[in-house]
Amino acid sequence: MDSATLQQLFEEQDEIMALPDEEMLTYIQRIRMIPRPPRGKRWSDLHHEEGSHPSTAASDHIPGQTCDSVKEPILSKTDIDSRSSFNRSVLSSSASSPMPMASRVEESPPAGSELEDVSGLPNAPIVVDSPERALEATDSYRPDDEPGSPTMSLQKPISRKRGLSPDHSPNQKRRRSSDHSAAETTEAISPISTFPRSSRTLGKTNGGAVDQGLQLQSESTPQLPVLQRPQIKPVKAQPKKGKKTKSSEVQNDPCSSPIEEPSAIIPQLRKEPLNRTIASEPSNLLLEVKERVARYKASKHHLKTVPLGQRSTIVIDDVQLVEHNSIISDVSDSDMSSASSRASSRASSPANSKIGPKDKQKITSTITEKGKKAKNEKPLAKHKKEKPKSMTPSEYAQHLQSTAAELRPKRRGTGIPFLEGYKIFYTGGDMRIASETTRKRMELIVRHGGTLIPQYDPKIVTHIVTDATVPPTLHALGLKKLEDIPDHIPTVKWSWVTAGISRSTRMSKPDLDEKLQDDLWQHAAFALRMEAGMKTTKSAPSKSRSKEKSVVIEDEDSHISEFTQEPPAQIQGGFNVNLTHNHDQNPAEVAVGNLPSPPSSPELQIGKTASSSKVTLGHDPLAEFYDQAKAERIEEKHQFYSEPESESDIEIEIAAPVKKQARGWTCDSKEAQVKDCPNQDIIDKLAELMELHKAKLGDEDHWRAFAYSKAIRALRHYPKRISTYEEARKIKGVGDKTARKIAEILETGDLRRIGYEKTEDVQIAQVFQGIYGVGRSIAYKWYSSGCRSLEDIRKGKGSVKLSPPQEIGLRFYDDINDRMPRNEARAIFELIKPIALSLDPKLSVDIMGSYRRRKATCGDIDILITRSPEDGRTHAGILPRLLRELHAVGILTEDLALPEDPTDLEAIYRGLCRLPDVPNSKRRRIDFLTVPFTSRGAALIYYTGDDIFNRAMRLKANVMGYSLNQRGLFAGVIRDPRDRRVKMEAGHLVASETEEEIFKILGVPWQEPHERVRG
DNA sequence: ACGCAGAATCC
DNA sequence: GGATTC
DNA sequence: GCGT
Ligand SMILES: O=c1ccn([C@H]2C[C@H](O)[C@@H](COP(=O)(O)OP(=O)(O)OP(=O)(O)O)O2)c(=O)[nH]1
Ligand SMILES: [Mg+2]
Repeated sequence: MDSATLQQLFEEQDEIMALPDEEMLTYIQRIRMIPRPPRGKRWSDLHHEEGSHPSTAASDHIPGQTCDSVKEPILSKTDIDSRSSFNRSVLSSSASSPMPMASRVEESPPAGSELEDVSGLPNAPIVVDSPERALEATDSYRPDDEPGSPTMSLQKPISRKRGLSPDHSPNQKRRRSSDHSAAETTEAISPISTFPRSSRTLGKTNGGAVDQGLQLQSESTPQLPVLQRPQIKPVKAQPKKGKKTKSSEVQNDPCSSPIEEPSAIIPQLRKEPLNRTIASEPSNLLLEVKERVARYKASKHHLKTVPLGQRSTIVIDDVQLVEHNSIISDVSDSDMSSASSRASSRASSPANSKIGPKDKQKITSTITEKGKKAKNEKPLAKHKKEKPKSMTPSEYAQHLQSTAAELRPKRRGTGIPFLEGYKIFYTGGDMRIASETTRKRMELIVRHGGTLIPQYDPKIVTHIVTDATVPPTLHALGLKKLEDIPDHIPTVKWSWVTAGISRSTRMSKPDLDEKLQDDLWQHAAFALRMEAGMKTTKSAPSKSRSKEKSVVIEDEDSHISEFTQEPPAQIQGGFNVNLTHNHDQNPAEVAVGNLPSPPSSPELQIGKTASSSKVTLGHDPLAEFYDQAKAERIEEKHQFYSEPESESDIEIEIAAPVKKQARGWTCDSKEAQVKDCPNQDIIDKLAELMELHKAKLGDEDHWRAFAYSKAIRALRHYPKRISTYEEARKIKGVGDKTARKIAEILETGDLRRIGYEKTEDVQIAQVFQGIYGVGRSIAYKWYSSGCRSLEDIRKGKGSVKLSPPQEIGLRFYDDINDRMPRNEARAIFELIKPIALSLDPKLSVDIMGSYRRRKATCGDIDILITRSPEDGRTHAGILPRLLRELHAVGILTEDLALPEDPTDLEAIYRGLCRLPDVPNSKRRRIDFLTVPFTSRGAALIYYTGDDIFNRAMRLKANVMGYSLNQRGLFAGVIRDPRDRRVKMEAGHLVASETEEEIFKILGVPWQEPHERVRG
């Protein structure tokens, strides 16, 4: 490419820069000459959603136009023009944007060096801050110094080498027509490009009629009077079908919204960043970006600019950069120093649990402090009706049997499959829906080698295990009377199994079999069945034991007793309307205990101190209460710790000495960092157990882990060494079970339950779950497919299939499970921000997440983008453009998830990135979130976290009758009692523009980002 | 006996 | 609509 | 698993 060509490109570039976003896209597309088949699920989806939209006036666009343009590898000038005009007309025009671009810089950069940049990206396009620092950072904490990085030690295949070397090209399944070097890094394998999106769609509505679909889409595009467009997304009215409505932020300016014709652009947008074929001139964009950024910076900072491509050409005042274009006021954070470069030490990755055939290390320890952040429990959001819950015992038995493989690992640490050969029919008396107890027991049976028979059949079943009384048992068996049970089938109580389990760890199979036989009579379920099975095998131990049901205490025996202690079962699946707190249009009317009343219940102001420096908006009577409670708690820290439990605010004043830490909301009081916890050993054990539960499938385990996390959090702040069960029991979040465990740890220094839960399958599942995109379900699926190591998965053992994101997750397993020093996050962000601003100087670009909370290490980089619509323009469609540019300069390397509708003001992106100019820099996770300007406050809260804080705040909002999400605080939201996921009433917005107002309304004392740490 | 945050994207 | 992630 |  000669300089003349470059020159031309630059000129065009300048022109382009003044174009509306849509046109810019076309431009970019042309530049990249990417032939994109117009396919993609989105289309059809959009088609539907838009199509169903009422106000579809649409239309004066040229049918097929977009489609063509999409298909065309290269658009002709006319295409562009027509398209532009088309867009404009439909878009009610968008005053083009005269970016404050500096005058055109004509100097053509040294093509040569630039190209080099492209291939290897040796030079930093921009030198921000001191790259050295970033480098140091990256290097220092790199591979070795991580005690916990053993991650992959045993899984060679995926060792870090692979993820690191920029030139490895092992599993290049991902296309990438273009070749090596240049394309290599730049191109960023974008698995997504091959995503099923296309196929999905194809298979769908669109079938082959892509064009048609497209057209329809276009035609049906909502021509909403801009002014009525909701600024804030109503939040998918319905999770399922309901599609979200666009949140065009048009209010302020009808003319600027570039979104009028979403359908027309979406296809390209969608794929845009995912080019699969960067093909020709990968350097173009790179050059453009650099150039543009340079100009932007120059214009912004009046800095001199040297030819790009040379070493550090541009020096930026990063501080300024950060402080500008930020919607955050407190940008000063500075505590960078603490971000020692060797921070990333303990990644919390599940990988910490090596499953060495031999030494199974504990995965727990990692939870201690920092490492924990990244994966706090991830409660599957909605699980109301999880599979098991809605299954009948029979169905569950069947389910278990079909997945027996995963439950019955060949080599399990505990015991032997003593039930091998036993064909068991189990009933707990719950016939409609399998209770947790039933499910757990069934699982145990299978786990220990037993075969569960879903339907009673005397010809198959060898043993009947029941804990129910006669009637339900008979019902389950489908019999009329006990006598109908053949004599050769022993009918025993569950305790027979648990007895066997406890013995299985210390006896051989033969001995056990005998013992089990002996046990039969002892555990006979019913007097009448006492002799069953005796004769056949053993000479009846004599019926001497008269007939009284064997009073076997099934609970107390064995460490797994917990299971047996659960109440029998919950049946019914009816819909009991949850009357608890009525959702009223006015949250204020919800009377909830001593809640910080919602906006309109001033009467609650009673018992609180007059203090309160902060005047709460409407009232928020209890703000002070919380402040006080907080203070109180802090104080009592010195004195004694006390307990929770409710009490009205009034009491607080009265019952002064009693530090009933007013069962405050987790989000209300800052938690001091606890360095040396006197109960650390206990915490470690519980945390280990929690991790195990977290990795297992099934909701019970999930919520159990959730409960442990709360108990652990409480323990962490408990000031003194716990010495008794009673003492533990008093701590909030610590119930009977946990207290008993604590007692056990206290006495024996160990927790047997851990050994019991820590089976090979769980440990392996933990490793698998370290792969991005792999959760417990898939992990177990793979386990049952025979996979035991990451290598197995990579090889596709058991014909396991990886989704594109998972493939990336596997490839960069170590990198992704590592945390970067805050320094590095900053370095990357500072490379990104200028590029974003070069696209639109008015953007607000902020780094959120753990970085904003000033954490020393960051699991990923979270970037929030928004833009004030005051000048009539919005940031709609900016994300795809930014992504493309970041890909071009080698910052973004892989995509994991793309925005559903890139033209929306609200968009989400997930991918991997790296410092392009640092050799062998690690891949880092990066997320982008764009939001309508008006929801910035709520978005800030959300994206700043931490996750526990968010959940706590949302829970509080909920109890107060509100609903809080990333778009705002709403009142009047009503959810379907039968499935909380479904909203029956969208509710109305109460606040969303500033963090402060939301805190205030919810009565949550203001807390700086770094104070919002709960995890 | 029931909730435990709420939503986006992938498949 | 489930699974996964933020 | 815990709290209500
Ligand atoms: O389940 C979640 C996970 C995250 N978030 C919010 C809070 C969090 O701060 C932000 C960014 O998520 P991320 O996973 O990046 O967490 P982080 O707080 O930034 O920690 P890390 O350093 O691991 O990235 O999104 C939630 O609300 N719920
Ligand atoms: Mg983060």
